[in-house]
Amino acid sequence: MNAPQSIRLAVIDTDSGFVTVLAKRAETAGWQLRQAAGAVPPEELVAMKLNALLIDPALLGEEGWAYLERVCGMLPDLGVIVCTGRSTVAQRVRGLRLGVDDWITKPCHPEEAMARVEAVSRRRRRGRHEPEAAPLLTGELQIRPDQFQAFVGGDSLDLTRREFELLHLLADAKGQVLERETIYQRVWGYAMAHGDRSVDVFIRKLRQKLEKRSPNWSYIHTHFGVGYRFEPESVGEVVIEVPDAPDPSMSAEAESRAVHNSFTAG
Amino acid sequence: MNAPQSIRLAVIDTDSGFVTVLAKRAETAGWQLRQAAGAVPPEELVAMKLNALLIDPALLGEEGWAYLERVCGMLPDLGVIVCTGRSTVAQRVRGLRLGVDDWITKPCHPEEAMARVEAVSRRRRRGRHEPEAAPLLTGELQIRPDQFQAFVGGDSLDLTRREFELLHLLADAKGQVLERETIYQRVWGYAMAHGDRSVDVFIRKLRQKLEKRSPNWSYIHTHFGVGYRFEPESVGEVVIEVPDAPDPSMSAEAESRAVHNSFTAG
DNA sequence: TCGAGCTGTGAAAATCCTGTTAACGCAGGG
DNA sequence: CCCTGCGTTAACAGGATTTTCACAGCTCGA
Repeated sequence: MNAPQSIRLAVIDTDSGFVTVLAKRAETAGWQLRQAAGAVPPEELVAMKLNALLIDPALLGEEGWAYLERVCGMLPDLGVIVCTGRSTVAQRVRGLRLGVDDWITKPCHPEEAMARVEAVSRRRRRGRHEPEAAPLLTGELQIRPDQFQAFVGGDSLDLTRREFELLHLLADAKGQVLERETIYQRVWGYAMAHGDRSVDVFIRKLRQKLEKRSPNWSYIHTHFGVGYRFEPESVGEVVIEVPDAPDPSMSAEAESRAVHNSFTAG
Repeated sequence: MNAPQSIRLAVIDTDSGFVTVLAKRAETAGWQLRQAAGAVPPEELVAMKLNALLIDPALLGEEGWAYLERVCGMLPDLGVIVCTGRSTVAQRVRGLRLGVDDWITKPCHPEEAMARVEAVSRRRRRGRHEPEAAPLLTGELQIRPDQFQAFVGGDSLDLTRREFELLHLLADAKGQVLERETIYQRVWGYAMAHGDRSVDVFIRKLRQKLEKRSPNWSYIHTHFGVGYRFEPESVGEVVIEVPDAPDPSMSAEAESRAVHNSFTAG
């Protein structure tokens, strides 16, 4: 039923017998498997673009809990399955509450471990958008997921990949205010570190490129203290009457900035 | 960390001992619980708007597998946890592959069952779009969590984030008096320092903005020595008869202020 | 009726947030 | 090895928002 698409799994364990058998079966099933014998920095896990992580925290000693917490906190979309020896109910509950998705007790049949990894991955994938390649038209924009690019009247905006994904995300949620954390989580794939300004910087780059190809339109609106909202708005008509003497109290920059801060007009 | 929002769970089991204990704990945790002792038509499960289903398929006999398959197929967004007696690896794998999210073996500690239900719900909720985008209508107000903003007839109240959250909190507890400490704790996220007047100040700002867009309505009522209560009340009709000589003892300001202090009328 | 204790207000002071720039580090291509 | 494009960070300035204060108006029990 659910296409058992190739799963990208990382295994952190030193039980060579278990791991070897698992690796063999995983290969047969066409999974992408990565192995490690100790704590892997969350950043590296991010780079692996995993579906799930199977881990025996016992080999991390006291660090185990902290590591699990860190991983689950930074990668909320990663399925985490703990597979370890004897444990108490309290330990299992603690792990599950901490963010772990499933907790299996060794000795454990590899087939069951794989089935649980599948279940967790499936659950995670559920509700996720299919790779929709349908072009999205909004305002003067044409957003084409199949090309990772946006156009205005045939001209490309020359967006980089991140810029495109950010624009796509915002446009897909048209009209809804998205918080920075949400944006970061969905575009970057992991939790935003406190104080990270990447989203703001990319918003600016986007606005710049959008304005270059589509002046007279305002697309991304700031909601102070919250995040951003996508909504194409034509601003061409708002021509302020200044026949001879332009008001020197408002520079062109200030004016364009004022347009962005439309949250008050939300 | 993760707001342990109320979970809606259905339990299909005849093990009265287990179910009773679970029901007690679920109630303590503030969960919505539904119970059944036999197969419930998937349509009814849909109507219950559940987060998860905890089921012992043993009591369905041979029908068990078919039932699980039907439920998992029809409600791909429902978390399904099987909790049953002894089982073989093959059975568990079959269940998990079929769509079940977790499989626990009895006897099982209720706390662990709950933790697993939480884990499944959490994972399921993730990647899903904000379910709390439901606008709240009250009085002339329309409160939209998805926009972090409130409107009256299409016009934004221009609330800042804090103002919005305060209003949202109050409106959600419609009719109930909330103490300052409670309000502060829920909106600010930490305990209120002694002598802090922030809540009062924000209440004033809110009343100001509410009155600006929705005169003739009174929303926030003061309860002296306690806190505030939200309750939309139309006050347009309260036109005091003063044909010729308006009573000079009561200024317009004093009058509008008096409306706020309705605790005596509570 | 009076006074201590609360609450409403308005404004100044302190913080926080976002827009913008520019420097840095990395990785791929020439 | 140098160049170029891209993403990440740090730093600053201008505003917007939140806190803090001081005072005036209200309540309620003595």
